[in-house]
Amino acid sequence: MHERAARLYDAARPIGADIVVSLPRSYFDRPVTDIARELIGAGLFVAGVGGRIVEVEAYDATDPASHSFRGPTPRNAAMFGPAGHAYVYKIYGIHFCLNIVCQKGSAVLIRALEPSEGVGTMVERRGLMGEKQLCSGPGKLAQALGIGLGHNGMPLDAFPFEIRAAEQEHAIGVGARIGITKGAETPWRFVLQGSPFLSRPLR
DNA sequence: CCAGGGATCCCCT
DNA sequence: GGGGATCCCTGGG
Repeated sequence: MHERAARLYDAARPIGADIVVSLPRSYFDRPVTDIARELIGAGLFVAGVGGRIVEVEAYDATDPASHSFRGPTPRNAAMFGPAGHAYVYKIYGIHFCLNIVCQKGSAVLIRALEPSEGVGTMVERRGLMGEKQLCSGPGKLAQALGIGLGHNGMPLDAFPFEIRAAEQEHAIGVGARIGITKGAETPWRFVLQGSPFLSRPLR
């Protein structure tokens, strides 16, 4: 487990109690690329449905690819709100994407999960079998977890959300982000090295 | 590869 | 205030 996460857990857990707690929202009020790295291997659950995060991307207000680049608007307001909350937006008219707000104007886009809890529910929502395709992309993941615009701005350390810090050591792959034109060279995509649950291989 | 899908926001009247 | 390019995508060829 990352050192900072471990300290927060210890502070939140009564001595002797074996309770798993969600990372507190204050955890996310730090530089977005640090958090993006630390989120690889972290557990993400919505009403108990979810699994390990295996792919994320970082965005901040200095970044021409970011929704926050040109300042606050009604759509991106959550990115300028408190850290540790959700920024959910609709893309291409059909899909939703889930981001974790970090320092003001920055967020981590959650792009892929390794499903572990509530797989049956995910299969139902996605209308297909095959664990590798349930959450292998931001729109797929949002659909599998039941994420919609109603989740925009919600705190991530309270129901229905739960985020647990990664517990194991693992190799992290770094590369260019996917599907953008501006800022395309910025290496702010982070993946769990070798995971079969990525949206696309690293490049 | 490429069509579908609709909101958003730039930039010009 | 409005036209139109753009968009952090997906699924099916």
